[in-house]
Amino acid sequence: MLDTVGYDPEVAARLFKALGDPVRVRLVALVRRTWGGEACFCDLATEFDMPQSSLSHHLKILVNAGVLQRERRGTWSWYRVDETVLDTVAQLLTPGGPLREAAACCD
Amino acid sequence: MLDTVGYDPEVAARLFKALGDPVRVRLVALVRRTWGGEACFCDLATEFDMPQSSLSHHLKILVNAGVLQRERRGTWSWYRVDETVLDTVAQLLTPGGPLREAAACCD
DNA sequence: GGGGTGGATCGACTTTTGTCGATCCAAACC
DNA sequence: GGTTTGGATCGACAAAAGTCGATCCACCCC
Repeated sequence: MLDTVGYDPEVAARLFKALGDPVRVRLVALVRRTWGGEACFCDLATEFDMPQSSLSHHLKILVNAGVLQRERRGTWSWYRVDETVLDTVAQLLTPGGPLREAAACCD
Repeated sequence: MLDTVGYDPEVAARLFKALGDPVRVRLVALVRRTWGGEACFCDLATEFDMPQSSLSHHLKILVNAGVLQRERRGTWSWYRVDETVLDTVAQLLTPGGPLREAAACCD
């Protein structure tokens, strides 16, 4: 159940900020659409024309924000989307959610 | 109808970035919950412990991103939320939306 | 016209991001 | 053990954002 009171502007802003870069938006979309819902770094790297360190940096930001989860399996790093966190963000913006709440009083 | 193809990571990132600040998250929530769905600068200013110029700066960012609309009525500036833009952001994150699309193939 | 007031804009500064080469680490193989 | 390979981390720099006082502008009232 959505708790319309329990939202922290700081937390919400952190999530939005993590998504506030074109590269990271593409990363989330790519990971989400990969078979099994997870993608390894090596596959993602082929989609971006930027050095490996930059990509790793963006992934770290998404992981720190909780949007992505990283798992090392053997030599490779695999990423998957944390659906619950995206749900949280979506709910913030859903009509009736914290950011879309109806006026306290109305005409 | 949602066009799952017609989303531009640049545009999406711009919207997320605009919301990627605690002050701006609070601003959107405040404006949205005000009587009639609009609030004047003077009222918003009382809610934030920061100089007027800083607040005006944040509002400008939200207006430029299309999240808020500004209207001058007489001496005061009034702000209201552009619901369609928030809907756009929400749809990006809705399961099935561009960022939540199902895998191209699955098990 | 002149003075007040609400608020946008400017300018200088500080802090935070993004970019990218270089380095480091861990697992896999020889 | 040494070498290779996938990626994370570091460090330095450039670009962008946030902060805030000062200024400017538009509207209202006298």
